[in-house]
Amino acid sequence: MKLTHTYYQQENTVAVAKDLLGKVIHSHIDQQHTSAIITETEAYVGTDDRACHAFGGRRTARNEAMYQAGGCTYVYLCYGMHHLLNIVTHKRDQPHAVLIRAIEPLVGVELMQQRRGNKTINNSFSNGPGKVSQSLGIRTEHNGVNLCGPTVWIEDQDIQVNDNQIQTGARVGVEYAKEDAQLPYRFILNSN
DNA sequence: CGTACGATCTGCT
DNA sequence: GCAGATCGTACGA
Repeated sequence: MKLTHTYYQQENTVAVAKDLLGKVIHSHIDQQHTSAIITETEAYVGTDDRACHAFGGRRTARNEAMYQAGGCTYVYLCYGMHHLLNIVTHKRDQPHAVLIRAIEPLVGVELMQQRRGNKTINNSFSNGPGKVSQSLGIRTEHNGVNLCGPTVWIEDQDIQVNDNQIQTGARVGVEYAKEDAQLPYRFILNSN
């Protein structure tokens, strides 16, 4: 079943980031459907988190989606060439989000390969946030999309995840965030 | 208006 | 292991 606004509006974004492991993300973009298991996430927890784009209450055209009520996307361009996909959580005006860092393709594998430049499927096919968006066809035009709508959504497909399959660690690429860079807000689902 | 840089990926060494 | 790609955004002048 599709995850609901109630799910996304939970206030514990770190818990949601962990819980999203094993859920299935779907995209229906360019008249094509793809889906994939979420295997790595990171939590960004609002105005007190130095690694978060909304740190200190910063609110601009770019990060506006983070301030919406949980249940929409936050997509932005990074390093001038990569689209990064976030799931907005928590309530309106609480700018929290979960970055999807890795997925494992399920449906529409050929299309995902085409989008990724016909790379072969292996452990590094979609193990990075830029690759995730590219596989799913996510671009900046999908910023702010409602996750309860027909374009991008997440389903619980009863994939079982045990705690002992989950690795926790520090977030990647946020050295500038000082002490917040050490927080254990990154979750990885060990693949078999 | 100018400038510095980023929640990254790839290919070459 | 490392440099280059590449450009929108944030922020200061």
